[in-house]
Amino acid sequence: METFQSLLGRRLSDALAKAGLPDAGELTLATDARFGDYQTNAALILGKQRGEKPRDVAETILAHLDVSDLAEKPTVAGAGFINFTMRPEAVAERAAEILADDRLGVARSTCPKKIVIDFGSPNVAKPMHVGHIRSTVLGDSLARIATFLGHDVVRDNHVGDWGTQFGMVIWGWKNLLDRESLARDPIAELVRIYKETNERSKTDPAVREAARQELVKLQAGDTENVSIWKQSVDLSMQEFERAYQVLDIHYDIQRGESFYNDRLPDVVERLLKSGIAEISEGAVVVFFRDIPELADKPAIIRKKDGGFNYATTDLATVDYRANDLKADTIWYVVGAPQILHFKEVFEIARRAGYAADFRHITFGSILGENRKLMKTRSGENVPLRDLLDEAVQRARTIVEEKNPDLSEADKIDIAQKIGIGAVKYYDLSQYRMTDYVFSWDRMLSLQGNTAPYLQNAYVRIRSIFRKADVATPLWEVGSETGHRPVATKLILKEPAEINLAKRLTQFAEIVPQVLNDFRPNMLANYLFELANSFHAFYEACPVLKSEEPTRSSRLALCELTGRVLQRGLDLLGIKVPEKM
RNA sequence: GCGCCCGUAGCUCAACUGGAUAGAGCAUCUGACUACGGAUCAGAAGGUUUGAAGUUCGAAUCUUCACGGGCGCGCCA
Repeated sequence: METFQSLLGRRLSDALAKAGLPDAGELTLATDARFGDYQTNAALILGKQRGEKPRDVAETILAHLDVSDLAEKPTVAGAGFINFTMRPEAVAERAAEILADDRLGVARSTCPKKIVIDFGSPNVAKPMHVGHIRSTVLGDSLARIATFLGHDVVRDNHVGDWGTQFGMVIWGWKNLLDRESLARDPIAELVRIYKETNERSKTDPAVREAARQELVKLQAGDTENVSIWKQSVDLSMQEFERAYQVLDIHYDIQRGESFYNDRLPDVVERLLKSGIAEISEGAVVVFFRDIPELADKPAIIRKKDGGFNYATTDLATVDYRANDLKADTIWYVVGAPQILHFKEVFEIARRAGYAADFRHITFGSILGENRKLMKTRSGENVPLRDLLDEAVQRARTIVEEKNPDLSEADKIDIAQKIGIGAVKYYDLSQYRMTDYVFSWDRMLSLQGNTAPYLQNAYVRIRSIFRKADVATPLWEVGSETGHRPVATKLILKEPAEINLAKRLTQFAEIVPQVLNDFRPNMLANYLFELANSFHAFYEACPVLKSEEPTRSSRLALCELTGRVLQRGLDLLGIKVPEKM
């Protein structure tokens, strides 16, 4: 099974060879429906290379090109584009193939890789907040897509569970802790004592020094301090777990910074020995004298007091992922402010001989309505927990209003799927580099490119099947999706159904593209267009009321649309309800 | 001062490696309800892609310079 894009691409290559021309240009989805379904700019490129008129080259290519089994006669248009419009019969055949395929036509990667994805990375004793949404949701989606494409993915939560903040946490624990509050809401109490200690240390040098001493004792393995540290880590992790459960996020491993603690001295020793690092002003430092933009920005890997910092930890992490986990490639889904840091870490790793492919996948910020970084009224980060609660709450209100007769259990389930889906989709449907303005009204809107709109398309489909005559010979009741086709032959006549079927065949072309530049928003845009095509089909083409064999054919289209929507949303980490 | 990212319709956002007349949604205006869920669909209007110059068959996309916004620049992560 092969996508149209791939099939046509090969036919084009054959034609170029027959015409005695080199392979050139590319064959892509048409930029506009009025140009057909696919287009190639091969003639433009070749025309330029050979100093001939592109349109003449296009005619030469057409003379050697045979796609009559797939498409209408290709046409030359514009400056020399060759346009292809798929024949409805070919589309019907391809759609039927996809319907019979669990992977919906999506091919596995021809070169599967071991990929470690570092995303989320909350800090212990600090609450997860809006700032964690993008990394978590984006990383999770990329992991889902890479897994689906056949890569061997390790999802790693690089928890910030070690570092100078623990001096404060421990001092606060010993001097400020309220046991009752800790039992009631552990993370809130941890945050309280951390913040208060931090405040005090700013004004009171004695507190500052005491906290530093607690840190030294922790690092020296002091029993009491290690115990307090461990308790705070456990309590925080439990809190994170709750958020991950709500968000449906799963990690394969959670190697916090503390995991690498023992390995730090070695990292520095090796880099010193190999001459990559040197001593400067009492610290161990790596210079990048040959890279202009980094020439005056050395990386410190051991402070002059002998302590290590996060560059050291990240280098130990590189070693673990490359050597222990055998990663071919490592994706860091971490905010843009750390670009410089990772550039340096990757460069040091490269010099040290690590061959893995390192990628820093950055993203923009989430802004409030005032176009500044999203904060609460008092200027704090918005806690993730509050935000997710509100999402579900708001979804519940909408469900209550639109469909009050649903059972309580259904309402809870639906509000969860819509609310969380809306937050995730709003994030993923936008290009990751741009900052975006957070808006409840927009993300929960039933219209436009939103999760509820897509979920509604799915619900409409499910509704059709609830009403469909299950005894129809072409269908049987399946366990998972309710109804599965046992035999199908699609008949595509109406423009709306041809258009929908074409859209369905494109799923397999879009999904792999997402990983080119880590852009799940391309998949989101596709799903939106698919839902749109489905709604148009739904308006124009009666399904249950139509005569056989059209009825079965349209049911098959519905089934396939439902499955693509469900799978596509699943790749974004979003669930679909049966009703809403 | 140096570096990175961003600037697209009134608003919120698309446009994969440079492709054809820059697309959606909201808001505005017109239509379609005996509805397989109207939580929808069909249509209109809305643009000097911040500005200027350059590269070429062709630029929102690449280069340079401005302007505007955000974020980084040895011992916090």
